[in-house]
Amino acid sequence: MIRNLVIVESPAKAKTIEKFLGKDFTVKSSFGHIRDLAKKNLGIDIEKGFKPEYIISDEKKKVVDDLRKSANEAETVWLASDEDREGEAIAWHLSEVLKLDKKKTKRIVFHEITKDAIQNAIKNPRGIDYNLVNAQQARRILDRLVGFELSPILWKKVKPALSAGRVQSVAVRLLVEREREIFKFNSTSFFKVNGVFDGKVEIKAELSDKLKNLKETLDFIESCKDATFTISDISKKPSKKTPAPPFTTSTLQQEASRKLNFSVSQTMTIAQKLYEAGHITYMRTDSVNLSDTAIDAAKKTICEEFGEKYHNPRRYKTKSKGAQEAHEAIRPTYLDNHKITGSSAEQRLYELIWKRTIASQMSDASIERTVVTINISTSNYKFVATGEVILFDGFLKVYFESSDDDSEETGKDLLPPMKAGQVLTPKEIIANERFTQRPARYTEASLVKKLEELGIGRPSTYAPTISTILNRGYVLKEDRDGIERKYVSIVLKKGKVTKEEKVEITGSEKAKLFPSDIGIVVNDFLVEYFKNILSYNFTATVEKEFDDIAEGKIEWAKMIDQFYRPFHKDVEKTLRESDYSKGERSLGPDPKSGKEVIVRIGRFGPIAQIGESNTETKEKPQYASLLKGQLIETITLEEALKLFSLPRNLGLYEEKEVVIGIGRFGPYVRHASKFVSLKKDDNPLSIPLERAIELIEEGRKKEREKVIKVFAEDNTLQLLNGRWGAYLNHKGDNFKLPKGTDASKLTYNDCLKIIGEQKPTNKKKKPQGKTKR
DNA sequence: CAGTGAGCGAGCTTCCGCTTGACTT
Repeated sequence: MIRNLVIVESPAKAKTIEKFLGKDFTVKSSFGHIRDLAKKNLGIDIEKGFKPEYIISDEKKKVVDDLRKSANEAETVWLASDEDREGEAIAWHLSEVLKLDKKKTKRIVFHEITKDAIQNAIKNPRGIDYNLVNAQQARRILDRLVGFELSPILWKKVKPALSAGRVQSVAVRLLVEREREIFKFNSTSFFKVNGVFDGKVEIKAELSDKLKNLKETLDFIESCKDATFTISDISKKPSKKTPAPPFTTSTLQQEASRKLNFSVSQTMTIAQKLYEAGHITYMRTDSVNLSDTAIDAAKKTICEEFGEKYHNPRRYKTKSKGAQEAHEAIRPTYLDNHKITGSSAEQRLYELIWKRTIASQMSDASIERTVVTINISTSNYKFVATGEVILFDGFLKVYFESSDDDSEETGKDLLPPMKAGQVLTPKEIIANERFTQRPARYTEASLVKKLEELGIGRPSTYAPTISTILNRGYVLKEDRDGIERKYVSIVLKKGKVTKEEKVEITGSEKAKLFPSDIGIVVNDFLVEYFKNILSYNFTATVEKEFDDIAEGKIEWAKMIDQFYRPFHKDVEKTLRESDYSKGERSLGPDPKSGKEVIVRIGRFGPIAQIGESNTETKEKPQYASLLKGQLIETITLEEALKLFSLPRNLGLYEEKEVVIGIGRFGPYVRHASKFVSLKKDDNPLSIPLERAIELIEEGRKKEREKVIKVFAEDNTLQLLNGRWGAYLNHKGDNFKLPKGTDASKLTYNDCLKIIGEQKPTNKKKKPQGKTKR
C-alpha cells in the first residue's frame, strides 16, 4: 500500500527527494514525457481544430504501467514535474493517462531540492495550469506541422530522407550564411609596428596606428634611424575583472569545448554521469541561479581555503525571461569536494564546474594598467607600451573564462620603473605585414551560443540538434589544413634596415562546422519559399504567442490556425510551382570539347559534368565526383576539369595496375581487385605511386590482423578485430564479447556459449525501431 | 567502389523537448 505517490521527471531526482520525504512517500519517475503525437498522418486532426492524437510509445509502456499500478494504490498522487511549459504538460499527460481522480491528485512545484522547499511545496499544492499546458500543446503542434510538412517537400524537390524544422533549419542557415561571408571576404593587408627598447627589462611597445602600405612603412622605418625616443607620458589606471556567472548548459558546453576540447555531446554524456553519481546538480538548465545552501557552502569553502577577503557573495539573474527558475545553475552538489573519483574526463569536467562555481562567489580581481607613451622625434606616430599588474587576484586565483577569438596575445608584461622625459634606446623595430581577419567558422559550441542568443532551442536539445544537422549531411565537422601566405617583414636593427619576405600558415581549422552542398541547396530552397520560418526571429515571435496562450490571453487553436492557414498555402504553392533543386552552377566551356561544364548535386552527391545527355545523338555526358572540401558554390573550372583525370592509372605494382579513383566511400586505390581508402592527407589528383603502394601494403597488413582466430572445429566461426576491438563472427552474424574477456584465450566452447547466450549485434533494426537522432 | 531522376514500382524517410539506457562492426 502506498500512501503518497510523488512523480518527477528524472530517476536521479526521485532518489534525492525520497530521502527528504520519509516513508509515507514513494517517489517515482516518468522519465520525461510519457506520450507524444502519433507519427502517422501528422498525429493532428486539422479539420477538428488541430486535435492532437497522443500515443504512448513502446519504450514508455513499461514506465506507464508501473506508474499506473502505483497510482491506483496510492491515496494521494503528487505531480511534481518542473514548473515550466513542458513540466506542466508532463503533469497533465500523467493525469490523463493514469486517469487520476481529481480529488486525490495534487500538483506541486519546488524551486530547490531541499527538505524545506519540498515540504513547503507539499503544504501548498495547486491544480494543473491548463493555460500552460495549452501553450505546450501549441508549441508541440506547431513544430510537428512545420517539420512534417516541410520535410516531404524536400524529399520531392531535393532528395529523400531530408528534414527541415524550426530549429535545425535555422542552425543550418547560420552556417551557410557564415560560409558565404567567408567566401566574400576580401582580406586587406596593413603593417603593424613593434619596438623593443633597452632597459633593465626589455620594453615592448606597439605603434599606436597601423600603417596602410609598404611605402608608408618603409618611410617610417627609415625615419626611425635617426630618431630620438622619449617617454612623454606615463598613466596608471586601476581596473577590475569580475567573475563569470555559474554554468548553464550552453556556457558549460562552450567552456568544455574551449578548455577541454570536448564536443557538446561528449560534455553532456560526461555531465550526465556526474549527475547520476550525485556529484553535480542537473545538467540541462538555462538558469544561473544558485540556491542559498550553495551560496553558503561556497562562502565556507572560500573563506577556509583562500581567506575572507576572497569572498564576495553574488546572486545572478537569468537573462531569458519567464518563470524558468525551476532549475539551478550547474554546480557541484558538495562544494567542499574539490575533486571526485571517476574517469579522467569526468574529473576534468567536474573540476571545471567546481572552479567556475567557486569563482562566481569570489571577489573581483583588481588590476593596474600602466600605459607608457613614447614620442618619436621624426614622426607624429607614437609607440605605446602597456603593462598590467594584478594588485589583487581575487577570483582569478581559481578560474578565468576563455574566449572564442584566438587573436594574438598582446604583450601585457610587467614594465620596469620609468619616468617621463626618459630617453629610450631602440634595440629593434619590426614592421610585419598583417591581414584583416575573415569571420570565424562556427564550432559546435559557438553555434550553440548563437542559437541560445536567438532564443532557438532548449538546453535539452542543443546537442541533439547538432547531431541532426550532422547526420542529415547538411554540415560536416572537419579539420582543414591552412594555406601558406607570404608577408613582408621589415626590421631596423643597429641602424640597418632589412626587408624580407616570409611565409606563414593561415586559415587552418580544427573541429569546425562546414556547410555541405546539400546543406546549402536545402537552405537556399527553404529561404526562398519559407522566408518566415527560416527567419532568425521566427522562434522569438511564436514564443511570444505561446506566452500569451500561457497567460490565457489567446486560445491555442486560434493561434495555430492563424499560423497554419498561410503556411499551408505556401506548402501547396511550393509543391506546385518550385523546380527540382540540384544547386546547378555553370562553370563555362570545357577548353577541349567546347561543351559546357556544370556542377550540381547528383544522385550520390555533388558532381561535375561535361556536356549534356542527348537522346537523339545518344551522347552521354562525362561525370566526376567532387572532392571533400570542394563546394559547388566555389569550385573553379580548372579544379573541376582536374577531377576528370580520375580514375587514374599510376602504373604497375607486382605486375598489376594501381588505379586511383573516387567511390562511394571517398577516394581509393585499387590494386588486384582490392580497395584501400586514401588517408585524409592524400590528394587523389596528385598521389605518387610509392605512396599508393604504401597504402596497399597497409591494407594487406590490416587484413592479416583482422582474423585473430579461426576454429578448427568450425571454420565459419571466427574471432575478428573490428573498430571497437575483438568480436565474434559466425555465418555472417556478429557477437559482442563479454567485458574484460581476453580474446586470444577464448576456446571453441567459450565462443559457442557466447553465441548461445547473445543476440547478434548486426541484425537489421526492428521494423518499429526507434529513430536515432 | 556503380551510378549521377523521367519512362514497372510498395512503402519508407521527417519535427522539438522531456528523459535514460541499449547499442554500436
